[in-house]
Amino acid sequence: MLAQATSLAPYPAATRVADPAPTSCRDCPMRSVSLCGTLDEDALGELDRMRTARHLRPGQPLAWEGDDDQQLAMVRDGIVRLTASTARGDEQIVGLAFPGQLVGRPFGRGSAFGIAPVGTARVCTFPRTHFDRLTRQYSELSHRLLLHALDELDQARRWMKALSSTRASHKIAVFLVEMADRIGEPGRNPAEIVLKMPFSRQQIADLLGLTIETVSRQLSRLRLEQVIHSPNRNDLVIFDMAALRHSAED
Amino acid sequence: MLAQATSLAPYPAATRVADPAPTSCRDCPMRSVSLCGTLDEDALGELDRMRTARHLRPGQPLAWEGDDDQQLAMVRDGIVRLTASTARGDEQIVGLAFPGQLVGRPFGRGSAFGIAPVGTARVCTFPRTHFDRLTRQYSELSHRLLLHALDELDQARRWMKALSSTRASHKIAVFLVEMADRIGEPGRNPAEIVLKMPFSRQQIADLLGLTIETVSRQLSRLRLEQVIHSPNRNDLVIFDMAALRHSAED
DNA sequence: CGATTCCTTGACTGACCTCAAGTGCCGTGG
DNA sequence: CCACGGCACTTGAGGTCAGTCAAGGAATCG
Repeated sequence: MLAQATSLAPYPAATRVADPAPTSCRDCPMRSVSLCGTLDEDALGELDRMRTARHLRPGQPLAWEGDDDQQLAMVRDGIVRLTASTARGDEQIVGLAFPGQLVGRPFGRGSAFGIAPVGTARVCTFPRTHFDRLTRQYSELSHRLLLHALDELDQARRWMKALSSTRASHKIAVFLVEMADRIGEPGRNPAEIVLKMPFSRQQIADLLGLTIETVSRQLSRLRLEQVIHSPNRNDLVIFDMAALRHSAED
Repeated sequence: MLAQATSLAPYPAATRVADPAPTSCRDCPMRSVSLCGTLDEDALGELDRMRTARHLRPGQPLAWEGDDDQQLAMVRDGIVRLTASTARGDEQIVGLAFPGQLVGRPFGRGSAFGIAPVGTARVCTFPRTHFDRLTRQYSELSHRLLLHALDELDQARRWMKALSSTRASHKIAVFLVEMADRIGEPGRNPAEIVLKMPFSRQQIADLLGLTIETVSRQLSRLRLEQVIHSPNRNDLVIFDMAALRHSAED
């Protein structure tokens, strides 16, 4: 089972550093973790021809909610968020896509959700209809896509469980544990976990269904309790992973 | 696009009445709305041979969280819920399956969620490994399964948006609107919508991430405001659908 | 007609939201 | 070099709303 795209295992570090800007899908570092893993030369060539590499700057959306310009995007570097906006104007993040994951809605009509990077991101986009055709043509791609969708479904349901919690401390703990598993690196003291936080406070709030103030207060509390340390906005050190995991349990 | 299994359109009324207990998949009333819609005779025959019809009584689980007895189930009548239990012992419902929908995890290891009926339900079960094999064999089935998974993903994300709301009144409104769209029938006054509520208060609470008391209070409030009427536990009449939809907007 | 289960209602507490002010960081420009 | 402004984040005070605990009512079944 290769295509555990949404498992909690960290992605290869190479996928998070400077973009080698591959000239073809064949050389893409995503290939081993993603949909295209076992595609043959023909399919890979077709994929290549319909591909557009894009560099998304912070806040620059790839698609709007209800957009008809239908594109699929393979995340190559960074994190991409799926958002649903509420009538009050604030946004709820309903999904995240990490390197190797596909965002967008194959075989759909319009995109039900907005797609934008968290920070900056690099993606390869494919016209939806072309990708759909390719999927119907190569059953292996179709199967990979199915596994990917099922994994995302599991992930979404795990998030639902976390969101349903009423306590902010629990949500924050779940979030930090997930981030540590995704993009954390061991620090000098191997018990510590260091991570570059790609999310703003507002984005964390949107993700967890909290206000920015509550997020800030919870992080301050964890800082006070020596569970985490944050020298600045972007860097976060987790001292007491066990305590976090415990809070995240329930 | 036939297999819009999770669209909000109501299902054919026939799927909700007394079970004709079909003797073969060929005669199954689900066939037109479900995965097996366009399968050929061979595939249908194979499906038939691995099929077990089951009648689930209230609370009788089809699978436990972490269960290794892997089955897939096609819902024929009633509603089936997917639950994740928290360390505190209460359950969060992370998904619902209506007639025509498949529950369980194809190509997975263990079931990550508990599966049980809401009230009573009739399902057809299939051994997972056999179903997997059939899926790999018939690309049309695989494709249908993919569409089904993508629809469920959209549904899960819409639920996440609703769950993220902090206000109980909003959650209840979203829930009632969803129920009305799913299983509601026009009443004597066509503006009214009548429905048989399959969920207990506890189940509504589990679904929305609320307590049973809050659910009860919110329904009492709506009753007081003449938005709904509930002569008893099981019957619900929605007088003011517009007000509900408005509350559900945000 | 109990007994059980499910639902409703009440009083209270506490957590999170709201509104508002304050702090630190960073780039710009004097 | 410092002054300034903008921005994101932090902190504070107060109110609201959902959770908790507890009691009472209604339906269902023997």
